[in-house]
Amino acid sequence: MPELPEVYTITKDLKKYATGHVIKDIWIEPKYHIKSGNNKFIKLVLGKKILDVNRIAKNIILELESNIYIRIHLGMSGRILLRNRNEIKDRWTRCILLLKNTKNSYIELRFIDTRKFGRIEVLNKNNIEKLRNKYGIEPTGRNINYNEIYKKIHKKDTSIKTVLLDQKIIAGLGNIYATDALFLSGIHPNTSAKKLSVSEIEKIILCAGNVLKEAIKNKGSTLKDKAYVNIFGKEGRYQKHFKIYEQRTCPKCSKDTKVLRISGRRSWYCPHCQILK
DNA sequence: ATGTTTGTTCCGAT
DNA sequence: CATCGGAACAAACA
Repeated sequence: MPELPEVYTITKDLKKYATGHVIKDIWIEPKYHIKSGNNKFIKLVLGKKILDVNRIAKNIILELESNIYIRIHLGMSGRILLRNRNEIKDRWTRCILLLKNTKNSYIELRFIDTRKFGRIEVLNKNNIEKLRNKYGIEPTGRNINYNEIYKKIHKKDTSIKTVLLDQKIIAGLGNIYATDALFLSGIHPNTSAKKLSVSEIEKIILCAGNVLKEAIKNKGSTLKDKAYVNIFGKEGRYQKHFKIYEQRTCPKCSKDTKVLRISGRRSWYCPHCQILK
């Protein structure tokens, strides 16, 4: 579920609504395993104030006092919800941080994860630097050096669709936005990465940036399973703007689309507008 | 019962 | 040793 636009939306809202709160209590679902170890997590996090909330690729980073950071990755089915204390417990809640603000009122930050592909852990400043260095460029960023990206991609003996999902090369895209980006650039998802020119790669990354920006404006995508919602439970709207993802007909030429399976992921394309070279 | 799913990491093959 | 592809992770839903 959560790709860059969804994580961006959650991060921005948490920055506004969770910053300044103190973590007064921590509940962890029995038998649930926090990556750092549950006891270590509680020891380092309990009683600390949230100073800021930022994003690294698809990770949400809560910056606490004393150079302590909480990393949350939502995986496929993770959610973060801000709830009042008296609200009924959400199904599949794995961890709750009880937050108190300066006016002494309490809210709960609930980490919910149906499939348990998500991760929550505590990190220090050094870990954060390492995490940052793991990821490639973001397509919405400024001053992208397309020659540098070309050099990396040109060596890859795989499809461009697979490359776009590789966070070490380009950060933030997942299956939905990679699929739509390739459609907008007119490139077949199975195109060998080696065959792409610098200008084609530039085009793909620009299209990816545009798709991500449009998705951010629309607060992400909520699919049929309703897995993604924002921290107040509200759905995104980009699913109403899908270009080719889950579309039966091409929005450019109206011909029937096709679906491939690449790296185990569904990949829609238009056989007329995206010719395999 | 079977096949499907927005992400990432690990392992075996090459 | 580096790279690639697929399995695994886990649980709900159709």
